Amino acid sequence: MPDPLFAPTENAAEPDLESQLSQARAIARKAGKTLTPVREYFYKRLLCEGPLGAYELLAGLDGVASAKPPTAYRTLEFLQELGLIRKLQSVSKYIATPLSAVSSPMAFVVCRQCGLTEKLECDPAQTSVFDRARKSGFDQLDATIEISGRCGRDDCPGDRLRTGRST
Amino acid sequence: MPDPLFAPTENAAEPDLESQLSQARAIARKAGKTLTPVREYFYKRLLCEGPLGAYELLAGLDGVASAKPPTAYRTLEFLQELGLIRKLQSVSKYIATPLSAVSSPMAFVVCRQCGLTEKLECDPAQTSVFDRARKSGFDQLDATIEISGRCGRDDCPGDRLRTGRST
DNA sequence: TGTATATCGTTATAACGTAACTTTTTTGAT
DNA sequence: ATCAAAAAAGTTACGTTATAACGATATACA
Ligand SMILES: [Zn+2]
Ligand SMILES: [Zn+2]
Ligand SMILES: [Zn+2]
Ligand SMILES: [Zn+2]
Repeated sequence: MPDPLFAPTENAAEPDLESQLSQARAIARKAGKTLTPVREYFYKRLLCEGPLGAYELLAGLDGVASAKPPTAYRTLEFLQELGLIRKLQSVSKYIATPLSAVSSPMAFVVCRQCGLTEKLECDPAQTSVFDRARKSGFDQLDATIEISGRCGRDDCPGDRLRTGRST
Repeated sequence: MPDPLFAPTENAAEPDLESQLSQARAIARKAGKTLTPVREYFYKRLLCEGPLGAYELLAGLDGVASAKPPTAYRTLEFLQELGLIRKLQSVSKYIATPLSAVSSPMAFVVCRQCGLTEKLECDPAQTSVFDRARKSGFDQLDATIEISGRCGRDDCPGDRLRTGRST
């Protein structure tokens, strides 16, 4: 039984922001939709700042927009439907999808201490959970694969013991 | 690169409730803890009724206990720490772990229409996401693997079209 | 008996998410 | 240009999920 193959994303040079944005606009246009200013703002922040919560994104709209929850959740739903972002269910945060993976499953590794998140692309043809699900009669499958753990970095707040930074 | 192997759980005769309970008590005892009445009540309901939310569980305590959120979340945390239950992050519900899997990763397939949930045991030694996470320096790994989809059953509310039950 | 630890009670509030309805903007045909 | 339809955004009001913080009891066991 063959299985998921995971490959790290964006480990080398991170793609240019403007290029990502214009590709995202193209994806939206292809779906008959448009990237309005708020949508673009959310997407940009998720591209640049990593996992953020709905209210964190909203807070950045001070004045720019009405800054109320439905705006945030509508925007996030829109971006999710295009595959441009995903929700990290285990931490209720949202994260930008690498453009190479907008239409394939992904996995995430999340540090439970500091939130550091690693993105992994996942080969759908080799992911046996999917096979199992289909064998059980399920279709329209959508994966949530999140590994939480402790990143081993020296500056991870959970690692105080290792670095000797007092109690 | 080898990968996860998923096997369905409890497809044959479901184990006896009393036997599950006494095994659970033994697991608690081994950890220097005890299954108090509320803990046992939550565990029983999750064994018998499938995925339930914290407030659903709480509601069943009418009179029996103080029935306030911290009681529920403390109880759920306790049972999770023993591995007796898990949280379905994608639906914010809790589900009993088969005793054969208290200390190994699991995957779940959840119908987004009717909530039908299938449990899958997962061989940790063959789960490549774990390998990837470790290679990145993560440890103390904990998996959230949830596939959401549409179960194909005739009585699934999302399947009205297939069964011709009006609009 | 006393001290530590485990467990439970209670109040209050934070964090996350949605329903339902209105208004504005955009689009595209006449 | 004008108007109708569709898309997007605004607004109010809630619902649901989860935690902080502190106090009271109970239990274990030296
Ligand atoms: Zn930026
Ligand atoms: Zn960390
Ligand atoms: Zn029962
Ligand atoms: Zn279903």
